Amino acid sequence: MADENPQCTEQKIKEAARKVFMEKGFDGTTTRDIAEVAGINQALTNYYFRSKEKLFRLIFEDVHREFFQQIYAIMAQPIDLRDKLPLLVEAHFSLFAANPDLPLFLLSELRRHPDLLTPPSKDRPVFFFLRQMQQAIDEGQIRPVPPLHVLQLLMANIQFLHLSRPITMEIAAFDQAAHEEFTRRHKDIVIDMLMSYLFTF
Amino acid sequence: MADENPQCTEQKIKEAARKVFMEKGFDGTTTRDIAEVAGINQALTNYYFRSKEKLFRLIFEDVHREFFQQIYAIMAQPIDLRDKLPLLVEAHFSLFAANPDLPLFLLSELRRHPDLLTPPSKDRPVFFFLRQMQQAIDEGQIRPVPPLHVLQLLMANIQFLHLSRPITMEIAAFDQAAHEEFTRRHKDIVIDMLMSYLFTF
DNA sequence: AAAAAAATTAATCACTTGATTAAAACATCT
DNA sequence: AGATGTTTTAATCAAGTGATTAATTTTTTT
Repeated sequence: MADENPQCTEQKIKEAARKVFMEKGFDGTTTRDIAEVAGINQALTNYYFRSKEKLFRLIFEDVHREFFQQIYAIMAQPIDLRDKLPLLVEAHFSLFAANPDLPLFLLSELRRHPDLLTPPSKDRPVFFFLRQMQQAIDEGQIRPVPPLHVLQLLMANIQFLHLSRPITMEIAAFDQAAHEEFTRRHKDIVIDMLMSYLFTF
Repeated sequence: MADENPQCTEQKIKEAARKVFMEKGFDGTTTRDIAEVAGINQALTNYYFRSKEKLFRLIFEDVHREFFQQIYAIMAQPIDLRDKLPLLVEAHFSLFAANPDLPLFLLSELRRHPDLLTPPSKDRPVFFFLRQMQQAIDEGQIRPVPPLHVLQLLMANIQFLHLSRPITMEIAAFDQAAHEEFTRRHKDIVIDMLMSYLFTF
């Protein structure tokens, strides 16, 4: 039961590092924490990854890619906005259901280390998506809200639910299951609100 | 120019601590950082506040109170929802304009140290606000969206703009001023969307 | 099986951390 | 001025940090 996945050491370290980094952040994590979770000697983190920072950057890029790749895949699809927007919301929610601390991890580490951002954010799918919205506006299909603001509305309503989970659970006295139910219900409300606002005017 | 505010040492430390903690978080901050910003000897942080953790809790409670007090004051007012909701959004936006990293600071530190939450969150104004919304639903004044979900929508659209500022600035190639303009514009859109969705159905 | 290479370990290094201490500087009071 | 208490400082401590090393074990190659 200890090592259910008899993978190679390098992979064990990466998985442990991902877990610990996402939980405690870069500053709150020690290489000894990671070694303990991975069940290996502390020196091995340096043996395989040179330094704590190199390991962190690797993990961060993985997580970052994993996050944006799914979203970008949908953004880039040549389908109608009326279908695409709900798809985007659904995709985010299922992604976050599997990785609840992903948003807070990305946002706080990006703030601490802004240089982590540059390479992946130059990707084009966002801009394709923004252009598609501008076109829909020009054609009178959706309400004339500048695309960047629509993107902001989208992301806010998708991500904040997970960011504020600790507070919501406290205020509403939710347990894990109750919050998951709350999340499912909220997803439909978000879709309903966004679609109503954009397509009915 | 060095010490423009010739206040007492204790206050200088508190202000420096607040600045550094909000910027780097608890784990990323050293007492020497704080001492340097405050322009005092490192030993004084312990002389006045016993320990780094005690100082942090003090700062956190200050910030936390400052945040909720303004919001709660509005939530508790006996005015119509049609006026209250825009008021809440406006208040948040002006609060965050003055303290841009407040939301991320609160959310990330709360996640790392969940015990920071308990005392202040038991406050009643939220529940008063939630009851008021339930009543408005019963009277058919607003769309029947469970109040807790409305609260979530409200907070999401208010706070996320600030949480995602680094990413937005990068994607949109905004400078400081451009993002402030974006923020002002977004505030109106958020009010418009929420009011449309809740009051038109 | 022997030799060579790779992986793993325990021990340790240099440094930073929060915290403490003892002495010095400063202020207050008689 | 002199005594007393408070504030500030430099020096230091023990613990924890990322990283390195040299020895050991394991694996691979010959």
